[in-house]
Amino acid sequence: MTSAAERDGDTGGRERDQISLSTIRRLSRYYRVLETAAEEDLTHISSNQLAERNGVTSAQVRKDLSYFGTFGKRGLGYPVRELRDEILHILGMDHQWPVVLVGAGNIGRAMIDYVEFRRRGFFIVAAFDVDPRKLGISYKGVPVFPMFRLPEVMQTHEVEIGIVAVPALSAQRVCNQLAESGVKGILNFAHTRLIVPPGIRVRTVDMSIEMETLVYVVNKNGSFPLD
Amino acid sequence: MTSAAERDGDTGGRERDQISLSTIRRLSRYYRVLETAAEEDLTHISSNQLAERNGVTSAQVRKDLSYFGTFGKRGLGYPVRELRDEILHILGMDHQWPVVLVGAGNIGRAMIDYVEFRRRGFFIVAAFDVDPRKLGISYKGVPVFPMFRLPEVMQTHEVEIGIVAVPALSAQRVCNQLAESGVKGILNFAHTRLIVPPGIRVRTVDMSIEMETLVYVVNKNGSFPLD
DNA sequence: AATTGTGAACCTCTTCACAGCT
DNA sequence: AGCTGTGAAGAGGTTCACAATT
Repeated sequence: MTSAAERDGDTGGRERDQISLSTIRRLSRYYRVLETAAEEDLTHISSNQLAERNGVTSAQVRKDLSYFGTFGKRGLGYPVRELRDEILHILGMDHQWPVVLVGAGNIGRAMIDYVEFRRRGFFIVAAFDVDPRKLGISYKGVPVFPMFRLPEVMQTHEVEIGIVAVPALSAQRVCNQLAESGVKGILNFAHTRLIVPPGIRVRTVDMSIEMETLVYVVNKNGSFPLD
Repeated sequence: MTSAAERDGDTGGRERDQISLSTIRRLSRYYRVLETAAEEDLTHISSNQLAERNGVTSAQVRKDLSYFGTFGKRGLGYPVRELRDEILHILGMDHQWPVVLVGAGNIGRAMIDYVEFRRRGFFIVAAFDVDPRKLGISYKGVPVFPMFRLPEVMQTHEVEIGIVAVPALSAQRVCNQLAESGVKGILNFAHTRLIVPPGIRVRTVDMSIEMETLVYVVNKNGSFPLD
């Protein structure tokens, strides 16, 4: 367990004590703009352009990037392709990530269909479900297995990431099974807070909460930024 | 247009200048705990209990609630049912919200299937799609209409909230159509930043970003809280 | 004795502003 | 002249700690 004491060195960059979640999320968005810019054969891009297309300030862009190194040229801006690849590396998206999906319902299938996902280097090696009617058949090339095969499949494909797309009541059980099979990160769509052993990271996407915050701002004219 | 100048009065509470997005999201979570507590016939609950079940501090809970009024009794805690209803009111969830859904693909159908959604007072009055094969038939009681009927249906049902569950390339167009039909808030599942006229609020749920942040923390042992 | 409500301290993230390169 | 990189200032959100209340 290489604990969080890898401050400097590694990427050759001056990685800061603690990068914020917001910075990482923005990096992910900068990447998209850079992807487009690269397709348009733009060679350089300024923090300003990057900022405008993301609804943030240019200082924010420069600060975010500065946590990881110095990629720009003063007077010129940032080299598009280079920065794009750099961000890819920072995010850890410079290689493929095998993923298991638990729950072959609508959300599960939506994840399988999600082209952007595959394009980003995630590939779902298998789905798992308890519903016998879903087993055996494969959806868009993704086989659907019974739960008991989870540990085996995860080991074989060296899977570290799992998606939980089951009803709230089964979510914790599934989460435990993933944990036992050595998962490191879970994307949780269930309407529940998952309890996990230390070392495993969970990101919950809860559509009710998103809708409720939306309703709040619509209703009360709340004026904070939602994105 | 009742602008954001309704600081005090209204709920009889001392509504603060600006409530943060985080506070609203937490409120939404407190509500869930209170719902459960009410089912268990608990009459009072302390900020501590509320905090523990949400992974926050008790001071945070008290501060969050204090923005909207004083609901607790010192030495006793908060009255469960009363606080539950109060939060429901604050969030604007004390009545039903008709919603239109654009895109009857997997994510769209997942939203229709999402029981928690209906239970919270959102009901999808209709779905819209461009695929002729999907039109006419209804999914779980939700009719699927062609796009041109959007304005009419939104007017009839006085819909203020729309869900965008179409591919990235169509998202902005759909968003414009929603805007023209008088939408106030949009929940966007497309992998794009939507540009909207002022006054319309957009909440984007981008699964790629969620996965990428997850990968970052898994990969780099990032240690910030993900939830 | 227990627990709230809240000003003040603290911490974290964002923006400013400008020196330093190209 | 243009634009980055960054220390310092500013804003915003969280936690502390304690008086007030039941």
